[in-house]
Parts: sequence; C-alpha cells; structure tokens
Amino acid sequence: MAILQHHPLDVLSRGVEAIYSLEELKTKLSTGRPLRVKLGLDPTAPDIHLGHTVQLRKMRQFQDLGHKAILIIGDYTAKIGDPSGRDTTRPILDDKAIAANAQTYLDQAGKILDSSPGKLELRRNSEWLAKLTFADVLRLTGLVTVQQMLHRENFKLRMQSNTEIMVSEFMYPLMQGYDSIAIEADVELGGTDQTFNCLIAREMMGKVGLPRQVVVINPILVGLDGREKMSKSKGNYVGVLDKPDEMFGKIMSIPDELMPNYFQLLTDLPPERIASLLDQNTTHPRQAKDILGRVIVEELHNPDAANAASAEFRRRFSEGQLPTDMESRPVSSSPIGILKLICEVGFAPSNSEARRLVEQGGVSLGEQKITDPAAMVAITGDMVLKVGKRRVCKVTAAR
RNA sequence: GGGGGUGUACCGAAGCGGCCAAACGGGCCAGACUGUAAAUCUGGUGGCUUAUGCCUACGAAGGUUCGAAUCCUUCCGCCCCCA
Repeated sequence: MAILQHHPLDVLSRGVEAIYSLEELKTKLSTGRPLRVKLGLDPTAPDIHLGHTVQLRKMRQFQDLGHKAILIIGDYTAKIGDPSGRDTTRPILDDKAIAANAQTYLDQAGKILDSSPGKLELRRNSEWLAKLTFADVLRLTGLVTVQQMLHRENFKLRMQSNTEIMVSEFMYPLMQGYDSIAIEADVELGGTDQTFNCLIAREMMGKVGLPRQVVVINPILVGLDGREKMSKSKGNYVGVLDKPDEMFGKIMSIPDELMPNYFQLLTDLPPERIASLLDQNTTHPRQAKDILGRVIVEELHNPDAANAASAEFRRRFSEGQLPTDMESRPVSSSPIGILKLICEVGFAPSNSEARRLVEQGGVSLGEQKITDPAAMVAITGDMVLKVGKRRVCKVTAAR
C-alpha cells in the first residue's frame, strides 16, 4: 500500500547505500519495460537470515513494480572452490549438495519474493561459465585492466602490506561480471562488500557493447548484538526459518539504537510512521520494538503468529508468567538429584554447569527455588522446572 | 635456499621450571535493576557420583626433571625478512 503512494524511485532507493548511477536507473525505469534484476546467491550458505532479506526485500520491491527477478546460483564457483586464502573453509560442493542447497534457498527466499510465473527466473552460472574456452576467458581478462583490479580496497591493502594476491583472485570479479553479461542484467543488487564486483561487471558490459547494468548497493545488516554484521557463525542472527516466538524474542532483545536501521531495512512502514514510532515522546521504545517484531514475524510467518508471539512474550517476560504450552518431559527416576534432572532435560550440557546454575540461584522446581546442588527432589505429577529466564519445561516422573 | 618470529581456554592476550585449570580484557551464562534495551553492580565461565580428591588441557609426538604451558629434540601450522 505504501508503494502505491510513492514514486517508484522513492521506493527503490529506500535504505540503499548507493546507486550507480541514479540517473541511469531513472532512464531505465522510464522506458517502461520490465527490467532484469540480478541477485547472486552463494549456494554454500543455504540458511538465510534477516541480513539476506535486505537484498531480497529490495528485489521484491522491483518485482512489485513490474520487474523481473533473476536469481543466480553461483554453483560453478562453489564447485571449483575459492583459493583466495581468506576463505579457506569454504567447502567445495558437489552437484547434489548444490541442488539441495539451491532448493532450500529458494524455499526460504520464497517467503519474500514473488515466485509467480514470469516474475522470477532461477539460473545457475555453470550454464554459461562451464562452456567457456581458455580463449574466451582470455577475452574476458582483456576487458579489465590491472589498474582497475588494484583499485579494489582489499587488493590495494594487500599490495601495500605486501600480502600475497593470487592471480586467480582476479578471476572472481570476471566470473561475476560475465554472469551479468550472460543474462543481460539491467540492474544488479548487492551488499556493500559486493560493490567492487558489481562495478567491474558494469565496466565489462560496456566493453562488450551491452547497456551497462545499474548497481544498487544495500547496507549490510548489523546483527542482534548491535556490533558486528549479522551472520550465522556469529550467532547474532534471526533465521527466516526461526519459530515465531523465537524470532520475536530475538527482535525484542536488540539494542534500541538498532531500531531505526531495522525499521528502515526490514519493514515497509512509511517513513513518517517510523519517525513517530522512534520518537520517545509519542511511543515508548518497548512499544516500538513490539511493532517491529510483529511486522517482521508477520512477513516471515503470518499475522496470527505475530500477534500470538507478541502476546506470549508479554505474558512470559513482562508479566513473568509461565509459557502457555510447555512440553512435558519424562524423568528417569523420581527422587532425583537436581543436577541430574537439569542435565536430563537438556538444560545444561554438564553436571558442573548445572551445579553453577543452581548455586547462582537460577533454578526453580515447582515454584520452589533450589539452591542446594546436592538436593534430591521428588517429582510428583507435573512440575515446572525453570533454569535461567528462558529455559522452562514440565517434568513428569516416568513409570 | 638462508635468517628470524610465533602457536595458550569461545576470541584477544599474559605466563617462560613448582604458589597454573592457567592473570587481564572481550564474549557468554547466572543474579540484582529493567522495557528479555542500554548503562551499571555481583558471581561464574574444562570434566567427574564435590572432593584441602581425581582426570583431561597450554599446536603434535617424544625426552630431561621429584615436578613442565614453561627446558631439550623432532614434527606440523602460521607470519616476517633476505635471496
């Protein structure tokens, strides 16, 4: 709805870091023809999180304005591996794994993209890269100068510090650039870390006589910790497959300072609305965050789930009540050591850890705080075991 | 090919023969406060049927010693300088 009220350019430029160039984008849009919008996907990392959705949401905006999304699975790259020393852990995948990852990726991206026929095209770059001969590759290397390559921040630094740069590393931008040529992209989306590659692609297209693609660079989303970029390995992420309650809870825990950023990049709320939500005179920050959480859960799940998650969160953490439904776990024996009990239900990885939790006053059983690690407890009927603020379940004596 | 350096717990970084399960900082966990925000304060942060006890751990394997993360040998990884 917000989209209808605004000029396409306002929508498309919202939240973006940079556009190369705005003029060219205007020109392309003014032709009225559906643009081919490219987004490269890394098939080695099939779990997508909110950080990826920034790109996907931008893509969706293009789709909603009548343009075509072209997702490119970088399967060729994944198959040959990446020798650039920095990323040594990057696995080399076989066809099967790539296909599986691509499918998973698509399932998740489908939560955001419009996958109706004609709106979305899925390609693998092996389709064209695998066919190139050495002579073809040489022709590609003739499209870019060494000076241009060395312009890249990363290479520049390594030249200065005398850190090695493999010649093969120069090939990656070329491959990506050739992707753009192969699909005749009008626009390419990318994160700030992709700026160089996207711009090289632009140069290459010009050299071979194609209209140069417009590059739309989106910011990298900051993770839940408010410090580093969102990534799975840092654990500061919200996965698009997270359960509604979990997703909502994670959003509620972000530092307040992150809210403007998240509102802008992860929601379609109009700027005026966002401004009012962020104004403490109009809205309590907690309320604003609640709305943020609901909007996000709504997009990745549905409105009911969003409302339920919000209500449940309030119930549990604001009012301090027990969760509405707790799973009930059977325990091996009835008078049981408290430490063993905690480990058995999986709330602590070791006895010692369980001991610490008890000693620090983080454990209660059936409303009763337990502070003695040696305590033997009798399980009568269903009892609620709480460990810390978040770990709660019912325990029942097995028979 | 030659020379030098370095490898410690989740990360950074001390320790250089016993007082080391290993300082300190970050992270993380628990508690207080609260809006599961920030800031702050307190405690904790290898495992074990909790013990002034045992086991495992300081890149790997051996060795010296009553005793090693600390000394020696070999090996592996990473980094730098010269050629």
